[in-house]
Amino acid sequence: MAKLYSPAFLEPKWQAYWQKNKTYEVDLLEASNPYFNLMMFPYPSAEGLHVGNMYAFVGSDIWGRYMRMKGWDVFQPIGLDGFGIHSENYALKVKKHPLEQAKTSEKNFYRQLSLIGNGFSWENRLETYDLDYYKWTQWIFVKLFKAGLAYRKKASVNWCPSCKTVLADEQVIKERCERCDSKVLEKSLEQWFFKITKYADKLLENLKTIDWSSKVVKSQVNWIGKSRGIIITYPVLTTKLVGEKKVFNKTSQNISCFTTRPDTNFGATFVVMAPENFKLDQITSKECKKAVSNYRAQALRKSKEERKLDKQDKTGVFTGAYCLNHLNGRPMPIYVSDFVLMDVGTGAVVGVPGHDLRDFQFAKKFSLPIIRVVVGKDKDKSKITKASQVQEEEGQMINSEFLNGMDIRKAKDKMMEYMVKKGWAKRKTQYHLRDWLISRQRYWGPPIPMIKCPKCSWVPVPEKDLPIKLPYIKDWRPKGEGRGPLYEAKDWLKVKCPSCGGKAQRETDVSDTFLDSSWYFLRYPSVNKKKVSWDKTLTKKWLPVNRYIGGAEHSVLHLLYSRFICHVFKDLGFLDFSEPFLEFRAHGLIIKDGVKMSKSKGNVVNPDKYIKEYGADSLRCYLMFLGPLLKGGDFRDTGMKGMSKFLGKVWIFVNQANLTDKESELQRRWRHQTTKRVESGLKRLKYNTSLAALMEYLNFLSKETKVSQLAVRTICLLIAPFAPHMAEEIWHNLGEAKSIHQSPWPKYEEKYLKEDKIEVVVQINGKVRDRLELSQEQAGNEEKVLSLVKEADKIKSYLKDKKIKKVVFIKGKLINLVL
RNA sequence: GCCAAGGUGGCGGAACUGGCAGACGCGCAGGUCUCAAAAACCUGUGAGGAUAAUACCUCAUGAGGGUUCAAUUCCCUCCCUUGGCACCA
Repeated sequence: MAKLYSPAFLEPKWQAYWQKNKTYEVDLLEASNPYFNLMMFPYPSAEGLHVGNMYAFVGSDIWGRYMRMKGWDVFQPIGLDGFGIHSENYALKVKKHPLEQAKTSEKNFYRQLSLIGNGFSWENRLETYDLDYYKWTQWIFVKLFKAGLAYRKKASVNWCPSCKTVLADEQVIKERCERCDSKVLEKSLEQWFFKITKYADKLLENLKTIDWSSKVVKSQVNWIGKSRGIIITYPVLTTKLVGEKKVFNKTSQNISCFTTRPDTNFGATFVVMAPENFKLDQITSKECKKAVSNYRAQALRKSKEERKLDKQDKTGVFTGAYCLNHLNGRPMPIYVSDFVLMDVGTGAVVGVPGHDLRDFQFAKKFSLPIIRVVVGKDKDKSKITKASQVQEEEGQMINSEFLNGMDIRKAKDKMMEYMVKKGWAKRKTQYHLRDWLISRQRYWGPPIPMIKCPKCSWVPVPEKDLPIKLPYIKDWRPKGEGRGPLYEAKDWLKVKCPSCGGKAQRETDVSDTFLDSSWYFLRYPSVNKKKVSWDKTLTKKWLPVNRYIGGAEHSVLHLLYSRFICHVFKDLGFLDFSEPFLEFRAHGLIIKDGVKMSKSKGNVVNPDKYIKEYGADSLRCYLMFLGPLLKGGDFRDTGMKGMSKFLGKVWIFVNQANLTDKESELQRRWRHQTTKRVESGLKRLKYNTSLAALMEYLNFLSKETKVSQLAVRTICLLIAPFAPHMAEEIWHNLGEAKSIHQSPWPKYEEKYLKEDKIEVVVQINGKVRDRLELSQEQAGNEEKVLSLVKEADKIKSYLKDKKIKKVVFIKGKLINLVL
């Protein structure tokens, strides 16, 4: 008698079996058919994994299991991104030292990761806080420094007052800290940066060569933000009143403005400088000095955010100076205004109020002239007096001499060429991307391996002295003076300068967490190699990653940084590829009651409870049945039962089936069709459709009195990626000795997919009016079908008194009569 | 404002290349079993009309238009939802 389906009993049993038999371990050196299936390793920053994490891991695992059964040597490692702010903040919250908390979290996360039944290559797991790992994170820093790609600079940076550290631009989400959601402040500090901007163009261009979810590609394109334009240099003019008349005189001063729209330059009527622009001192006239310095002081006191608040209402003051528009000899007044940002372009813009909304608002406020130089679709040639008339997008040039009549795109090229030739401007490509701010004034991360020597300035720690072990300090909490807590480790701090041997001091900041995760996939195959960051042979064999599945929230964080690191190491000769992930798929989010799961909302679903009640297999299948993997879904308790019922049915069916050696044609067709459908769902990451096909197959088989051996075996194999424990159990119950997960995926053949009777749809004017059951042969013959249709009772009445104007015939599918 | 993804029954979703819209599941209703309930199983289930009838007809994939013999699918305009970016010159 068959046993009851009891996941609580059989899931731990098979997990232990897999572990013992190394079912999911690959021989990294010998594997002949390598496939690196990567999923984003979690950061152990909370009580444990939630259902959303599990969704992502299972989604990737199913793909890995399928590929393994297809004959690939699948390498599917896992690890913990345990260094960094997120884990440290959690340690702060639970009031434990991060070193201790890491051990607790590690245990719990690995426990949960085992529970979900993923086929991980556990022997290659890694933790970013492991000394053997961060030794190489530090090594990467040193390499970048030596290559001139790591440098210090004083800049206005993002400061999180709650995390008490600086953040990279990418870690500021809507002006808030990516970790703790606090409002980010601006601070002027000297910090370590990575020169990612040097790679801006390559990072952009290469996006065309990789197969990634389009939304991720798009957000990287936007983030890199390439724009082509020119920097126009305008000579500064001084004025003198001679009687009633203003007389302009050229000075040796210049003002440079970056613009992407030089075509509109005949319409330029003023120039505006950012309050931070140091050139203001040089050009401001005596009479205006006071007003300008007052305005600057006031503007600089405002935060970035406050400046943005006045979007509509532009403020500013006149500097008393003018500059010359070469094109028409027009003197343009120079203003200072806080809508111009110092870190965009040149910190000064040329105002074309007719064709830029911001310029228009400014011109209105200060009653500056507005010239129309573009006529848009609406053919409006009148004077521009309203914001709605400001044409920014498209149109033809007017009032622009040699550009008149041209399309703006053509005019842009022409003008660029002209101005460059005249020596008034230089071509310039601009990027939105900024250098990656890498220092963090925190404890829980790899100490930046740099030494400050009073004589030699900054010297990298010699590679032979790596790693710099993170010292244990009692009071590890962030202090907030713009200096990391490692400053308290006085003994550790003191060091000899590697260059001159004199007294020197270690850097007290640690590196950004995203540096830890920007190369972990390179380490996975080489985890057990102590002497190198990544082993040449293994790397050649396993990288780049074949398929990466993860969250889209890392579009411009982890996914950009990882690309950058690989680009750099390709150039340094340590890698022979620059793109780490050939394929990337962004999975959807699991939401709850229509909103994102988050602790603050209290709607986080813990998988443990469901695993306990229904088993990991049921939860896996339920999550996947919710919808396509790339779409995500809304977690509801109600569906769980249905899935557990289905697995129970499979269990009973396989264990109690009335087996036969022979297979009917009908059963054979179902078997082949189901295999095809399940496989198609897998390939398209629409596991929901694979499961639906399996349900239909089971419904069909359940009604058969005798079932072929092949059918039973097939259903086990097909369900194996989704419900790995149960599949393993029923597989062994069938007398198999080898793990089902190392057994070959069933094949289907096109010739067995065809039905002998085909239903041909009969349409009249495109509407279905009848269906005919025909043989293969008949259904492929237009004349035969037409004659049968004409005789069909249902159709006859439609044909009465009418002529057939046209017949559309699709072989074996459909006939449409147009009357 | 810009960019991206999406909008299909009561709900999650299916329809792969333009060819039967609603597979599969949840929920709901009725039934079988039971003293009863739960579980399990069976049947039905887009809306409306019509019928003795499970025959049949009409309408339906966010809205409107177009291309086509035929549109959830392709094109145009608009609306809404979600996510990303944003005074980027």
